[in-house]
Formats: sequence, structure tokens, C-alpha cells
Amino acid sequence: MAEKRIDKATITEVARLAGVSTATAGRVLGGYGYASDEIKKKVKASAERLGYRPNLLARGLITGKTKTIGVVAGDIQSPFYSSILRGVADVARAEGFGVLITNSDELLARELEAVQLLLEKQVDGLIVAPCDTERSDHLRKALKEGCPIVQFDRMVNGLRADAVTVDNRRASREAIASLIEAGHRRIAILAELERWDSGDIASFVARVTSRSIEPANLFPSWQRLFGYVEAHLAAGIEIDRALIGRVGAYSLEAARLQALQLLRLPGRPTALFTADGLMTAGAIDAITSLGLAIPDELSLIGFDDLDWMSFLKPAITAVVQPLTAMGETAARLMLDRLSGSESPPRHVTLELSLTRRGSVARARLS
Amino acid sequence: MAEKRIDKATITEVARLAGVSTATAGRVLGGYGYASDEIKKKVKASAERLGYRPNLLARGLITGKTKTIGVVAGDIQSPFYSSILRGVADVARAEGFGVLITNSDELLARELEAVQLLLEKQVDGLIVAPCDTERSDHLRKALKEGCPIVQFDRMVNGLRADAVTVDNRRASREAIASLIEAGHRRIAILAELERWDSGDIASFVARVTSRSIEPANLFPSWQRLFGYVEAHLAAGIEIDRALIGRVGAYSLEAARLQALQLLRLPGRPTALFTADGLMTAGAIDAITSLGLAIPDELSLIGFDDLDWMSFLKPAITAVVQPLTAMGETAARLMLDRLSGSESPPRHVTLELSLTRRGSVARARLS
DNA sequence: TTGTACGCGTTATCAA
DNA sequence: TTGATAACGCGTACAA
Repeated sequence: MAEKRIDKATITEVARLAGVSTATAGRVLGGYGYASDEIKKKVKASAERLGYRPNLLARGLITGKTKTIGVVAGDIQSPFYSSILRGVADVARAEGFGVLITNSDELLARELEAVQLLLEKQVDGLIVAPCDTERSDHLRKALKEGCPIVQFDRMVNGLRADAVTVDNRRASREAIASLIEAGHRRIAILAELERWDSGDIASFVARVTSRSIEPANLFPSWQRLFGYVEAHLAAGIEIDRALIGRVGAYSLEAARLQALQLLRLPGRPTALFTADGLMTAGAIDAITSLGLAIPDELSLIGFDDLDWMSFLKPAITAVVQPLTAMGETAARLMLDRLSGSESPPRHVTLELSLTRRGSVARARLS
Repeated sequence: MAEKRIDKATITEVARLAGVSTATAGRVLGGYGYASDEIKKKVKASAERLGYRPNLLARGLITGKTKTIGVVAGDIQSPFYSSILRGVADVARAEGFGVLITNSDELLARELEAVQLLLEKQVDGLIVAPCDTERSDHLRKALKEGCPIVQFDRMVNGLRADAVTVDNRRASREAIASLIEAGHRRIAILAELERWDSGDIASFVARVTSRSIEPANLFPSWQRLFGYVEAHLAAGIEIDRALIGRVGAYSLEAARLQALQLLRLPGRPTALFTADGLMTAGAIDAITSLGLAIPDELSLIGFDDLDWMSFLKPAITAVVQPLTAMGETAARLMLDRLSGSESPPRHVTLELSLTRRGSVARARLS
């Protein structure tokens, strides 16, 4: 048996030293109920002297609240999740909450395991980027058991839980529209479209065209492709399937190869839209190795704004996501629930802005 | 009073359904003690049927172990900390541990508050990047109370706790030496040297020169400056104080300005060594805005390897830190302590490697 | 205003 | 092999 911690003062000892009951000590230390000033002073002094620190486990066991929020991220190592996490942590800290983190690596099995762990640890609520918009019984169950959930980045179909997302579709549509307005007609898109399958590209495009698809529960990169298609539709430009670069794994190397392929197409695109930061990185690598000049030979707009994009020459025009704000919003929605709000599920959509830098030029007359 | 969670099956209910005592149910569910196969089956079935999930709070209260590790990082949003955190989380998860995170923003007051919170939550151990190598009574106290500590990135002076660091001094010395070997004589260094004060530069250099300073408890960027000085000493090159760019805040803008100043010096340096990733970013920005060609007009080596460094043209030669490994090591040291190791404090120093890319050239004859 | 006594969900002890 | 019962440290009726 492992030895107990030494010196760990409990409320009982504080009470004894102060010559009062544990109830009284608890009242002054916990800040609930009455106590005379004299006793307050004595108890506080004793607590101080013993280095008393309340045991939040014991408190949680009885109150049913742990003041801890569980977060299921995809991968905290990525700038995307780590920025969001920072937002969550800041708001949580300000309210005295702890943050328990887990990584799903976008794997449903991992997410399941993570949720299980967090629930066992009795977190007050779950902030999660769901891996799968359909198979989410574990989340439904958690909800039913009274554990509030806030989703971020994407939303499970029909899950009655709060959510914060970003207006992917619109931002993408506007980015593409600005490219079209600059005279571009052959605009390629490079997107990770495998991990969360929404079917094959051709039928997806067809469904967008016939307006027979609901974008709300699509994964972000699919929503971005959605906007890409819409912009083309609005401008009456036909979509060339060959210009849609579908990357399988979430890997820089895969992105680079796919970009290479797009840029070597006969009838090379005059503009490229990358659907996330990793795609942009892969594209840049491909572009420079091909010796293409940005923006003269190729215009580029990327989704996600990474630090290096602003000091590249030329700097990259990008759709910037308010990541920290997304985390803060998620945390606030959660805290609101935890303080008893019973409103129907709220869905906050954050607006995106296009930061115009130097990577877009007018298409050359051809 | 907030309503309790619905449906939350306790071990009592499982026991009742299975027709056994809570003690027996606990034994089979918790995996300790004996139970006949028949009873095991019955209990497991009941648990399954009720969707039973153990309450780790209650377990922790009695066992004194929460299977939770607390981490105090500087800022999880930075690639540095988030990579380390990922390493910690992976190892922790594999052993069934949770990870509770906090940010100190390198502020002692924040760190104090964070440690307090984590301790109240009864974490089994603390993995921390200490803000201050001297004033760390809170850490000593935690240690004395039986909460193991693993430090990372830097070490508190005289704290008897495990630590993982990186060989900053050597890596820096070797990087500078390689520059010297390439014929460079005027090598500038750009480093953040304010946040953790080790005195003014001149006297620091003097103390390194006279070998009257112990580098172990210096902050990383000071250790890197230490290596810079040593390399010069070894090569018999006099140090020009003007080539040491001291940046105050940890900010890209400050780095950029300081880099600009260094590169506009009469007798411009032929090589630049940046002491961390942010400094490198600031330097690149300055370099490109000055129109200096890397590596022909300026050779560059940066500490820290960020993704963009490999696809810049030319790619940047960099000292890469094994960040995830650092996190993993920290977690393993911690788990080892938690499983009862009573060995004296261990200090693991991870080696660094210089990844040579295209940003270094031989100095031109002058 | 204070103290007594019980309970939160689990593990640990010990007797059966 | 099993079960009654006492902890763990704290909050909270309720009585004093």
C-alpha cells in the first residue's frame, strides 16, 4: 500500500486547532453559512498555519460538481486545436475551473475512450470536436446522463447540444468569388476530403448543384468545397473535376504531391485555393519547387492563417479563423449551461475574415 | 441545489441487481480481490446493463490516488508547449492517466495559482516548466507534501525533483562553431534575454569567459548565449557586444526590430544565430524586408524547427528540439515516481541535432 | 451562531 | 470466497 501524503491537513485538523467543529470550520473556509468574526479569524489562522488546502475530490463527491471541464481535441499539438484549447483554458481558469484534455486523433475509438475517461473523472461538462457526425451514441448517452456537451468546429447530426462553428461555406465562397472577380477562371482547390467521407467528389458536386444537400453537418473541408462549388455556380463557371485535389491523409507530404499534380495539369490553373493550413504548407512547398512565381503565375488563397504566412514574400492571402475566440465561446457556452441554463441548444457561428495580402493578382489575359 | 445526474448507476445498484454485496461487486469491477467466476459474470452483466461507470472521485478519495497528472505549461498555444504536452498526454493516456493543464504565461503569480488549483484537485504529480529558478517555495512545499514533481525545459536551483532538459549550451556552441568553421567571424545572436534575468550582457559574457558561472540553472536562452560565447572563446574570436541582440518581450515584432538593428550595423554580421523559433521568424521577416539574400549575404541558423523552415527557399538550417520526446520523458519519469520509485532526483538531458539545410554558406572573403 | 450526525461512491478490513 | 462495516474529506440538514 502506498503511503499517504504527509502533512496533508484536513478540515478536521483545522477545526481542532481552532477549537471549533468541522462544520464551523467548513463554513468559514468554504464561504457558506454564518460565523462570528472572532471565529472566522481563528479558523483562518489555523488553516493558514497548517497550510490547509481543501480536497476538491471530497467536495465534488458531495456536491456532484468537480469544477472541471473535459476537452476532447483532435490533436493538441496542431496550431488549430492548441489555440482553441488556450481559449477554453483562459475562460475556465477565470471561473476557477480546471481543464482535462484528451486527444482523439480524429479516431472514433479514441474519442469513445476519451469520453469514457472524462466521464469517470466526473467532469462537469464535455467540450468536444466530434470525429463522426453520425455515430455518436456515446455523446447522446453522456447528454442523457446530465453531462452537458458543447461541440466545436463541427456538429453531430441531430445532437441536442450547444455548438460553436465557423462559417466555412461562406468564407470559402467569398474567397473563390474574389478570385473569380480578379479574372480567374481555372481555380484549383486542394482539400483533405478523405478522413470524413461524404461520398465521391462528382456526386457531391452534383448534389450541391442541385441544391439537394444540407451543409450544416458536413465536415469543415467539405463545407469549404461546398462554397467553392457555389461560387462557381453563381458566376456561371463550369466546374472542372480535375481541378479538385482530394488529399487522403492529413499529411503535408500528401498535400505536396497532390498540389504538384494540380500544378502540372495541362491547362494549369491560374489560382489555387487551399482548404486548410496544412494544405497551404504543402502547396507552397510544391509551388516553390516548381519555381512558380506567386502571384504572377499563380494566385493563392489559403484557409487558416499561420504565422509564417505573413512574413513570406509575398505574404499569403488567407481566411483567418478566430480560434481562440472559438475556444472561449465554447467555454462560455459550457459555463452558462453549468450555471443552470436550460435553453434549447444554441449554435454560435463565428464569422471569418479574408486577410488580403500579396498572393493574389489579376489573371493574365490569355 | 442543482439536480443530480439522472441514471447515474452506482456500484450499490449494480450489486443489488446482481444480488451480491457492494464489496463483492467492487472486487470484480475494480479488479482487486477474489470472486468466483459465476459471480464475476453476474456482476459484469449487471454493470453492463446499467451502464455502470466507476466514480473515480470516490475511488480517489479513498485510495489517495486520482490517476491524474497536472501540467503547468507556459502557453499551450505555442508549438513548443503544445508538442511537449502531446508527448505527456500520449504516455499518460497509455497508462490510464488524465492530464489537467494550466498556463502560467511564464508569470510566477500564475504558476502559483495553477499549482494551487492542481494540488487541490489532488493530482498525483506535477509536471512543470518553472517560471523562476529561485523563488519556488510552492514547488518545494508540494514536494514535501508528497506530490512528486518533474520539471522540464529548465530547472529550479536546488529543487530535489526530477527534470528533463535539453543540451542547449552544447547545441548552441556547436552551431556557432560550424558557422566559424565556415569562415564567419562576425556572427550575431538574437535572443530573448529579458523575461528571466541573469544580469546584464557584458557581465554575463565576462563571467562565462572567466568560467565563473554555473549554467545548469540558467534559462534556455541564456544557456544558448553561453554556448555562443564558448564557441567564440574556443576559436579565439573576440566577442563584439554589439552583435548580441537582446530582445525584451517574447514578441515577434520585438524580434523583428532587434534583427533589423543588428543587420543595419556598420560592419554587418555575415551570419545570424537566432535563439528560438520566434526570434527566427522575426529575423526572417527583417531579412526579407531588407532584401538580403540567404545564404549568400547572410547565413542563418535558428534554434527550434518549425514546419515552415523546411519549405522556405532556401530552407533554414536549424537546431531541432525533440519536443514530443521531452514530454514523453517527463511523463515517464513521473509515472515511475508514482509507481513508487524512491531514487534520488534524476536529470535527463536530451541531445539536440543540427539539421543542415540551405541557409548557411561559407563567408565571403573580405 | 454553532455543533451533531449523516451521506456522497468507493475501497479496505476483517470476520464469517 | 463473500459480506458487513468502517473509513476517505467534505457539505448540509437539523437540532441546540
